[in-house]
Amino acid sequence: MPEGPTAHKLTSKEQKRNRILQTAIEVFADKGYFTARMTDVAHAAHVADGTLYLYFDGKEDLLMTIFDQTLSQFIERLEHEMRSLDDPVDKLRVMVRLHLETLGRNRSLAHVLQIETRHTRKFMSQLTRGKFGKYLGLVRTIIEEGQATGRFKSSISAGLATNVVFGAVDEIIMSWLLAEDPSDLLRYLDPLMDVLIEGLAPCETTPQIEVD
Amino acid sequence: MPEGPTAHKLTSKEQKRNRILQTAIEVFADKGYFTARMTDVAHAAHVADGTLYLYFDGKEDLLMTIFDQTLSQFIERLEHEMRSLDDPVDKLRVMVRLHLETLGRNRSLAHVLQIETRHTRKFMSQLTRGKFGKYLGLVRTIIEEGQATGRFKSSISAGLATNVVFGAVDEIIMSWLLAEDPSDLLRYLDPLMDVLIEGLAPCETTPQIEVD
Amino acid sequence: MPEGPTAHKLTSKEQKRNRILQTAIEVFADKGYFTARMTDVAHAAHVADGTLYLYFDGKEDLLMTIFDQTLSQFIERLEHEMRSLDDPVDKLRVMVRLHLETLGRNRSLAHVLQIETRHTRKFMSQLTRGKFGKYLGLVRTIIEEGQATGRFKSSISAGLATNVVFGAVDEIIMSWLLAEDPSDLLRYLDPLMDVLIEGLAPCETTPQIEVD
Amino acid sequence: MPEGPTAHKLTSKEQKRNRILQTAIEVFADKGYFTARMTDVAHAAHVADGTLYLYFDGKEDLLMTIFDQTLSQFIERLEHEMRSLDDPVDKLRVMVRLHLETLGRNRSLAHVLQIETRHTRKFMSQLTRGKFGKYLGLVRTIIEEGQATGRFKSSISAGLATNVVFGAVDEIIMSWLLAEDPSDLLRYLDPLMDVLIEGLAPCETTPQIEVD
DNA sequence: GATGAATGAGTCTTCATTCAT
DNA sequence: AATGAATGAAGACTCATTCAT
Repeated sequence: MPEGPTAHKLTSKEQKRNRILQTAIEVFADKGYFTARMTDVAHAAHVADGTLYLYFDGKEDLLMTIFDQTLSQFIERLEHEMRSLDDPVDKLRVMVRLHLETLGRNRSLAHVLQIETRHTRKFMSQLTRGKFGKYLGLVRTIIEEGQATGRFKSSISAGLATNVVFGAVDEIIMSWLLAEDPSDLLRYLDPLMDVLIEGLAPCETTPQIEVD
Repeated sequence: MPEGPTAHKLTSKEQKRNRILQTAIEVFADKGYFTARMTDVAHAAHVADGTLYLYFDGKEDLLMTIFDQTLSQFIERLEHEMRSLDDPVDKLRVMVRLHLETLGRNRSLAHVLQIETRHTRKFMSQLTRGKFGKYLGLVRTIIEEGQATGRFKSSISAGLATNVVFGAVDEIIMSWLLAEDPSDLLRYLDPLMDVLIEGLAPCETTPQIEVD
Repeated sequence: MPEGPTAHKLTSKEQKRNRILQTAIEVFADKGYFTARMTDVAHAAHVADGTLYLYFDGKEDLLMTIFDQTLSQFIERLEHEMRSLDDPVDKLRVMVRLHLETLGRNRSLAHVLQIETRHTRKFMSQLTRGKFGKYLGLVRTIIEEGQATGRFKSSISAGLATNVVFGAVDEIIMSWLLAEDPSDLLRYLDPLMDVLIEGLAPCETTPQIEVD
Repeated sequence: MPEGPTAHKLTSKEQKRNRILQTAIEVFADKGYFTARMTDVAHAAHVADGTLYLYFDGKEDLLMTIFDQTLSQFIERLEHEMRSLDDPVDKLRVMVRLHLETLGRNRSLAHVLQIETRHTRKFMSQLTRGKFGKYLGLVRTIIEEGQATGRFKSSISAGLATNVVFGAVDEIIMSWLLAEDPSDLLRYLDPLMDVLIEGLAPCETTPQIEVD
């Protein structure tokens, strides 16, 4: 009965912790982090108010854990899936697909991440910003690889390209969240990649600038 | 120094209102809307707490006014500048330039808009979402024009293209805000437009898909 | 140009003071003393907020003046009208008539007096309670006179009888105030006096009806 | 010592609620509803400010509960005691006795009811006015019964008679409250009833209502 | 005298957190 | 471990009063 920290059977304690966390995601998504009350989370999770503090250090820890855990898992999976790939274009595609997939699968999580991410990015200390920065760093690395190998144009800075890529994905998700239509987020993958690849493509072959 | 089309002699009352509003922008930018206290705004504006309520209906009104006023002026100016232009590419460039310019000029305003915009987009009903939606609608219209005239590819939906454009601009600003380097935001205009134009360009001439 | 304190031509200042006072009566009647704001009074009187303080010492003074002035005038008039009367029954009748008349003529005044009187009776210092006590003292005196001359029964204390008389009048006014029907308050004079006189009349042995 | 018809073992929660309520009665009695602060109530009840809100919806709810609960219990008890009586005079006597008894037993309650009742009667819509109106309706019913059976004169309206009865009782309590002498309120029962009965009695000489 | 913008002390209420059971 | 009643610090907002114009 393997019960180590990476064991697949979750202890009942871990299960409860996860249940609370998922509930918090839903409540935060519904009301917004600041507006939501700890009592709301406790009620929704069918536990007493005090119980939350047996599993988390407080409201902020709840939010931070959501960020941290989600990003950690995401990055871990991302690195795993990219390991077998060489082409930066392929890597970028995997990255975008995983991003859309992860949030497309859990709309509440997407809400929390999209809405509260900016507060967090700006105000929270390094932990989460670090995790988030790590993700952006991965995007940037791919871009730089692409630029080094000639798959992406070098006329723009890698940082800018990173912003374009991340911003585009981010806004597509935002738009998807605000729409009533809960259509599959992945349907945007191909056309989005099309635009991004074209936008980042080196331009020698195509003298596109002579737009009269 | 010719002032804008709406230049007036501001009454002393209007001046004070504007001073409070600008102070609120700075305080909200510094602490975040939810964390900032009305007392902070009052202190920073060198007025008594109660005075705030002579000019605004409350904390929320303060935030909403920031959004509403900024977006209104922005849209007005945007429509004014675009009136003389025909080419969708030119229009898009003006739009992006104005966006970068407006926020690049007032870093605190940029903070508030970037950080609090999402709460607002999601939770506030029509007023701001309406104004914001109007801006996004303008972007979309330009895209559609470009698609109709063959300047932009029609293989992707106008909505998606809108998201890519807005998301890219938005994230560049976000990145600029979080950087210590307060370099000129407008320096990103040309390379950004380069990527966007390429990304949205119709693809007939360039068989770009054969990425083996 | 006689301008002494008892002059009949009111100075413009006195007129304004009275106008404010009457307005305050109406506002207090409408909203209740505690709920009404000084600003409400000022607006209704078409003067600036600060102007109120040129004529009165503050909110409480406004209320106290309403009580004091009304009661003073009432008592003065009462004493004047009673001067020519001998029979305690007649005096009582005049007293009740004057009470109903005074409040029946100014419904707002009646509201304020009825509603706020108790707070005032209990909490305010001697001035008003004194004035009010003086009125009750007059009622009591009449009762005692009546008891001394055999017109009223002596089997109950004068204090109790005073309470019965005042309480009856008071509640009739209260009931009149809360009714939608603004019928003439004086219509209750005769039947009320009938009950009171019978109730206070000396008992068995005395065929009390042959009042000359 | 048999308790009332509604005697229960009170839960500790109900006990605390009652303790807070009784404390509120005392504080409101002492300072007046508008002047009293919630903090005063909390301190006096030896609980934290926030605790008040675990048992009541707010300040107004506290006052309303005082009214509602007191009147409900009073009316219930009144109806219970009157059930075995036939003679309107007896009923009236029970009613007056119960009224004097109830308030005579809890001077603070009497204060609150006497002082704040009028604000409430005028401003609060149905709840309290309804309960209060029900009590007045009971008085009126007794009067009407008495008039129908010839025990009371029919020359005055039942409404007027109700006012006289209620007003007299009410004012006696008021007078008792303002006196330093905390003598037994019930001592006034007999002489008061004497006056009321006489005042309401049909005139002997004129058997105007030949009710069988 | 009149104004009304400004003041800031005061109050109700909320809610994250604690701890006795 | 779990509970949930209790806590009390904190904050948005009000409004009687003042005073510079």
